Amino acid sequence: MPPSANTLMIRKLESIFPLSNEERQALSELPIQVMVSKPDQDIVRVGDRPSQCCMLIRGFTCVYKLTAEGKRQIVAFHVPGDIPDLQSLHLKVLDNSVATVSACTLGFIQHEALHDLCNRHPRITAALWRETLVDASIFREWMTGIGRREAYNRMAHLLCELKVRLEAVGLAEDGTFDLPVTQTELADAIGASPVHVNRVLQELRGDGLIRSKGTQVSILEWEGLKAAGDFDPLYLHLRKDGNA
Amino acid sequence: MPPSANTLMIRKLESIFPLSNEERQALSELPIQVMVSKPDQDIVRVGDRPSQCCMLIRGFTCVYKLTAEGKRQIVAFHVPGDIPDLQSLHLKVLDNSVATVSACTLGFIQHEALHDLCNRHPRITAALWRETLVDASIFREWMTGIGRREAYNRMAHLLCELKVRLEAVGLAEDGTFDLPVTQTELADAIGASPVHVNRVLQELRGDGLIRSKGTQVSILEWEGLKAAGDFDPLYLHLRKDGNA
DNA sequence: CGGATCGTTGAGTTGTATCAAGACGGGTGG
DNA sequence: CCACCCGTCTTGATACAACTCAACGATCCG
Repeated sequence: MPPSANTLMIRKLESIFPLSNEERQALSELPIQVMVSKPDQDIVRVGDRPSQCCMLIRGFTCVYKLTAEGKRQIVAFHVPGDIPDLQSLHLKVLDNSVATVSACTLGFIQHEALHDLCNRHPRITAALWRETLVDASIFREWMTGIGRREAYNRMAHLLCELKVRLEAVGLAEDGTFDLPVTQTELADAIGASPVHVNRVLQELRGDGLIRSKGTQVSILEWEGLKAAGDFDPLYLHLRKDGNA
Repeated sequence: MPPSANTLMIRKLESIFPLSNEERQALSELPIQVMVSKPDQDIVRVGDRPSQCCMLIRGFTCVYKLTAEGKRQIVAFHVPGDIPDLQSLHLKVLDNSVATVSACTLGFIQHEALHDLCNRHPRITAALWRETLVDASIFREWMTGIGRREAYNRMAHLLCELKVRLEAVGLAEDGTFDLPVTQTELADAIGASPVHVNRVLQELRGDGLIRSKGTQVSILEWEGLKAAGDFDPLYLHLRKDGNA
């Protein structure tokens, strides 16, 4: 039985911020409207002025931007518990689009309800602020990879990150997780061409670092993949790592 | 006569968020310790746990990350009024380093004083949160450029961004501003080699888009440079653009 | 007037893109 | 239950953006 939307949100916030019972209670009473969505659907688009935030409950979503030439850059993937457009709480006009990658379950929360919650619980404000800061930290790390690492290493890094983030919400075990993401989407995320992603994945498999069967990915050599990806989880700012 | 540190902070926050008289008053009383720094000095480093934030008052600073191979990616430049490590207010361990690019004047503000200010003025919390969200938005835009635009266009984009941001704090006029940044640093920012940056700058000059003399840069054809850089200022979320 | 830093230029190399075509595989309809 | 089809994955060949290396020129400064 999957956790409720509210439980998921609490669990996610607690992975980066300690909550009191009172705060957990307040969060559990937050009204969340649950919907399901097909793959490859825009949830919000550049220029939108949403009056609600969207929490991912099941599946994968991404944030992307398009260039004038029509090229797409995926700047973030989300795992269940993430709030892809939390920024819209304070930036009225969206500067990016959010789309489903796989089939998804989504939970919508009115801005008004969140503002109200923040006013009554300043520490929840801090927790949400912190969540947006972790997002920003991930942007910095991805930018460093795209600018200064080669495609092979970026791919390794992305797999490391997904493994750790999915583990944090209980969706990866023994280095195995479901990744319903096409190679074209991976390419848009690491700033490479789909063809090159294909070759890089073959290299990673050939080097014995990963294995994949359908959408299932297994990390065979965690230390090796971390080394290949130059991966240090510090930037994820997870509580369990003690770098709150 | 340059503005005081507090005045600068107020002016900067107001460029993205409206403040009341009372809030301006509170900000003007914030204790800020002013210091000067030479170029190329680290202000804070990866792994630090600072107890204060640093506001840039005069000069240029940058945020950078290093890869295992020793390559550097600059993920952000700052202009006076920016607070490069505002994130440290909620992320205890820094995941990046901040360094001066030119000679700088810096203002240090204790976390305690900021937390106190935020507790007394929830709207200042919102303003500062918003500031970190704009930073994140700039990261997304840079990532899109590095991943999906060519070096020529990235360079044009960076110059557009700096022009707009410097204008917002009164440091650019008629498309002319001081840019005390070496080509090597520009290269680290757009994810290119110094040699290539040199060539791309020559191209921009040859195309009649910019001119430079020493550290002074002049934009000769604003519309042309915007087009070359695929630049849309929406992502800077400036109030004057009406996309608060 | 050295000496250091930064900018410029040329030549050769490489990572990665693009193009094109074929193989696979999971759904759908006959 | 098979045949087909569409999206995805895979492979090979070619092209190009950008890197590296190396040297030289320009500036600034003590």
